[in-house]
Amino acid sequence: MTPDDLGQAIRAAVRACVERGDLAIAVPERVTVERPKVRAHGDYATNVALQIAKAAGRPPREAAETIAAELRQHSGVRAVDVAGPGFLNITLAGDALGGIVRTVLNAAQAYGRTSVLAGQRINLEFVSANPTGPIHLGHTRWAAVGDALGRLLTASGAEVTREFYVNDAGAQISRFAASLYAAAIGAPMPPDGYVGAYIADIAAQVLALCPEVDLGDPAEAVEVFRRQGVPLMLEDIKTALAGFGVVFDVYFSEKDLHDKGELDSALKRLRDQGHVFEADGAVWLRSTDFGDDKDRPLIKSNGAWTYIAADAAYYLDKRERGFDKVVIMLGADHHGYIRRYRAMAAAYGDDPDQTLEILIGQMVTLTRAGEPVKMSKRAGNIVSLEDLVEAIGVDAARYALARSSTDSQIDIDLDLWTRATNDNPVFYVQYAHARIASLLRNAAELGLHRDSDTDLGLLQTQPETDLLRALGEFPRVVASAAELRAPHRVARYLEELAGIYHRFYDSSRVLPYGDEPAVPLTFARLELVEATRVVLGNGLALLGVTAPERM
RNA sequence: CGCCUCGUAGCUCAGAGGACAGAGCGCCCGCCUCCGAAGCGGGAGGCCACACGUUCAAGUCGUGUCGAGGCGACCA
Repeated sequence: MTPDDLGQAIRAAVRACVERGDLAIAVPERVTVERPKVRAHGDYATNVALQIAKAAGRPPREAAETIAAELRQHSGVRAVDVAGPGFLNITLAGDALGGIVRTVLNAAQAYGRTSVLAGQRINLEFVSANPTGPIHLGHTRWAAVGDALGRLLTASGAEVTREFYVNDAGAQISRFAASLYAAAIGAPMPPDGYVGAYIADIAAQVLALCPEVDLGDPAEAVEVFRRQGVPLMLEDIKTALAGFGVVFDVYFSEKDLHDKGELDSALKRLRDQGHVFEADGAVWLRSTDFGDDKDRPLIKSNGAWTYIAADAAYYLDKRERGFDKVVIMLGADHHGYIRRYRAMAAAYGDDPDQTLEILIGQMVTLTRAGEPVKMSKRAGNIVSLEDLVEAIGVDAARYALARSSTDSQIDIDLDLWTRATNDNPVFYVQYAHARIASLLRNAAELGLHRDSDTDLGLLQTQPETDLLRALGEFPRVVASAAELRAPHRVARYLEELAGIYHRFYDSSRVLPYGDEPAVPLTFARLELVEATRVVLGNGLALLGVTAPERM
C-alpha cells in the first residue's frame, strides 16, 4: 500500500463517518499522509482530525476516535492510534507495506512519474547566456537546475520545451565584434571590450574561415567578425552545455525577432490597447498601470529598441506558439525585471499569475582552500562552466549546483567536491547505488534470481520497513519538487534514501553466508534491494547525474 | 531611500503550519574471518538573528528591528 493508497483509504473512512451522520463536514479533497519522524508513531500519520475538528464542532481527539474506528476496518491497516492533540498514527498490515516493492519494480524506470502537471504546456527558458563569451558560473547553476527542472516537469506529466534565448542583436554584440577585430589586428582592446583568451581564439577562427577579409577597412571587417564570430561563440556554448549534459529544444534568436518585424507588431498591439505613450522623444509602456514602479521605454530617444521591447515580442511569440506557462530562470541581478515583465504580460491581457513565472537564482561562489576563486584562464575575469567541470567533474558539478534551494546563495568548495571520499554528498548517493549493483552481481553469481512470487510480507524489521516507507515517498517527492520548482528536494531525498539503505545494509544480511541455502527472506530482500536501486537510479537521472555500477 | 533573497549545530546546507529541530562534514568513542568500511552505531555540539502578532499548533505565516548578499540606466 503506497501513501497515496492510504490517503484514499483515509478519505473513504471520513466519508463513511459523514454518511453515517457521525461527522457533519465536507470530506477534504486531500489529506496529508506523512512519515512520522518517530518510529513509535507508526508507519504513517495523518492530521485530518485536527483539520476538520473545528468544522465538525467536535474536540479533535473525539473526531480522531471516530475516524480511527472506521479506518481500522480497512484490511491493509493493522492498527490506528489516536495520539497527542488528535493525530492518527497508522500501522499497516504485515504485507501491505511490502507491496511498495512490487509497485516500484513494476513501474521500473517510470516509478516517480505522475500526472500532477498533465495538460500543461510549459516553455522553460534558462541559461540564455549572451553569445559574447563562455558560460559563467551563474549560468551554470541554471544549466544544472533548469535541466533538472525540465526533467521533473516532464516526469510530472507536463509538455515541456527547453529554450535558450540568444541575445544576438544589440550593443553587446557590437562590442564583441569590435573586440574580435582588435584582437585580429593586434590593436589594444577597446575600453568596453571583452577580455579573455577566448577572444583571440575566436578571432583566429574567423580569420581562418575568411582569409580574404580586408582588415584595413574597420567597418567591413567588424561586420565580418560579427557575422562569423557570433555563431562560433554560440557553438562553443552549445558544446560546453552538451558536455554538461544539457540540450535545448530551441535556440531562439533575438535577431530573428527583429528581422521578422515581431517587435513592431508587439508594439502595435500595446499601442492599440492604449498602453503606450510618447515623451522626451522616446516611446513608453505605461507599465505603472500594471503594478510597475515606473514606466518603461520601448524605443529610446535615439530610435533604438530597448531590451524590454524585445522581451515583449518574445513573450508574445511564446504565447502564440501555444504555451500556457512561460517560465524564465534568471540570476539575482535581474530581479528588478520581474515587475516590468509582469506588467508587460498584463498589458497584453494575460494574468501573469497564470502565464508567467520568473524564477530568480542567487549567486554562486567558488572557494579553494578557503580562498575565493575568481579568475579563469580562457574566459578572463570570470569562472566558466568548463572551469568548474575541469575542477570537479560533471556529476559533482551538477549535483553541487542542484542540491541547494535557488533562493540560497551557495559556496562550492572545490577541494571538498574534488575529493572522491564520503565528504562529498554525490559520492554518498552514488556509492549506495554502486554498492547495490555489486550486491546484485554477487547474487547473480550465486545463481539467485529475482522471484516475483516472493512473499514481501517477510520484510518486517525496522531497517526493512524504514526502507520500504522511504521508497514509497519517491513519487510524492518528485511531484512536489516539480510543482514547487525545487529540484534540490530530489537531491535531499536521495541523500536520505542512501542513508536508510546503508543502515539497512549494515544490519541486514541479504545473501546467504558460505554454502548456506537461500531462504524466502533472501529473495524478499533481493527484491527490496533491487527496488532501492531503481529509485536511486531514477532520482539521479532526474538530476542528470550518473548512477554508476562500479566506482 | 526603495525593491529582492537570505539569517537554523564549529562548517556547508535541508526542513508544503504539526509531535522531542535534521543531514553531511569536522571533533570524541566504538563496529569488518563471508554481500564494497567511499559504510554503520554512540557521544558532544542549537534562546531556529531579535521582538510582537495570527493559530488548537510557528523554524515555517504577518508586521517591525538588526545583520549579510544582490538590484535599483532611454545598459545588457
